[in-house]
Amino acid sequence: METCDREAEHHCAALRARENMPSDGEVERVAASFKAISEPCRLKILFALRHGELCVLHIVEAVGGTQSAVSHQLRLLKANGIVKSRREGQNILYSLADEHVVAVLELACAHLKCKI
Amino acid sequence: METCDREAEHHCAALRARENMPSDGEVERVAASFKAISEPCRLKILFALRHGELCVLHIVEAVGGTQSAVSHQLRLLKANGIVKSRREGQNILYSLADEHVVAVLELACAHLKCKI
DNA sequence: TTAATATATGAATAACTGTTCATATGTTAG
DNA sequence: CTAACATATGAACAGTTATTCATATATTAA
Repeated sequence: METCDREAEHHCAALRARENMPSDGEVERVAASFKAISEPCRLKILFALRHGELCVLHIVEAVGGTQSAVSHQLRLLKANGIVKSRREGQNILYSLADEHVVAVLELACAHLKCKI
Repeated sequence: METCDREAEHHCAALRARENMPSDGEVERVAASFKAISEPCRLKILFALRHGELCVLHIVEAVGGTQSAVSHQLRLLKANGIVKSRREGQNILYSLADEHVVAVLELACAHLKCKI
């Protein structure tokens, strides 16, 4: 009977989904990473850093806003492993943490283009 | 003189960053997409849908929470083009909208694994 | 048509988050 | 050491968002 078959099939999918669900901790860490890159100001910072490392003042120039706001956002990005930083004299140079970040940014843009 | 050279180089990077910055509208749409997948509950829904389309009740089983809360989240995911849906009788079956979503999920997991 | 099931939604509250302002820390030059 | 510069941070306010509750819509069965 068709209804039963599909019901069984769907229920099986639901079971698989529940069994393969990552742990709450993993889900929360992934969510935190996405949340970190989900605010326009922070996203602009990442787009700016695509072209190489920048000090805070140059990031402020590139994305607009106050030094304080950008600095707060940079801290959040760093805490979530999205950017890394190194000191050079008085300046602290920020850059994208790894190639995953670059890839995700490009995928997001591709996704956007598709929707147009 | 080293300081001047580096300063020029950095300033050049800042200029490039500003020139290649996507428009505010684009940045906001990308940010909205990431925001859509940045809450643990919604992320769980996406992980559940990796295994195929599911009706709302099965999604509720897979991710926990109330039917109402899940339904609200599904609406948000759909409004941002992260999932799509089709009706089949009484049920509405949800699935991931496109391969970009799948790819981003996998990248996020890879990023997470690297940090351990 | 009526009852039952599946899904969606409006309103309200509670929790969260971004920005601002003032100030602190750390580095270099004099 | 002191002044100047670059960056970071704590607290508070404003805006945003997730959840809950009650209810509405839509489909199917009888």
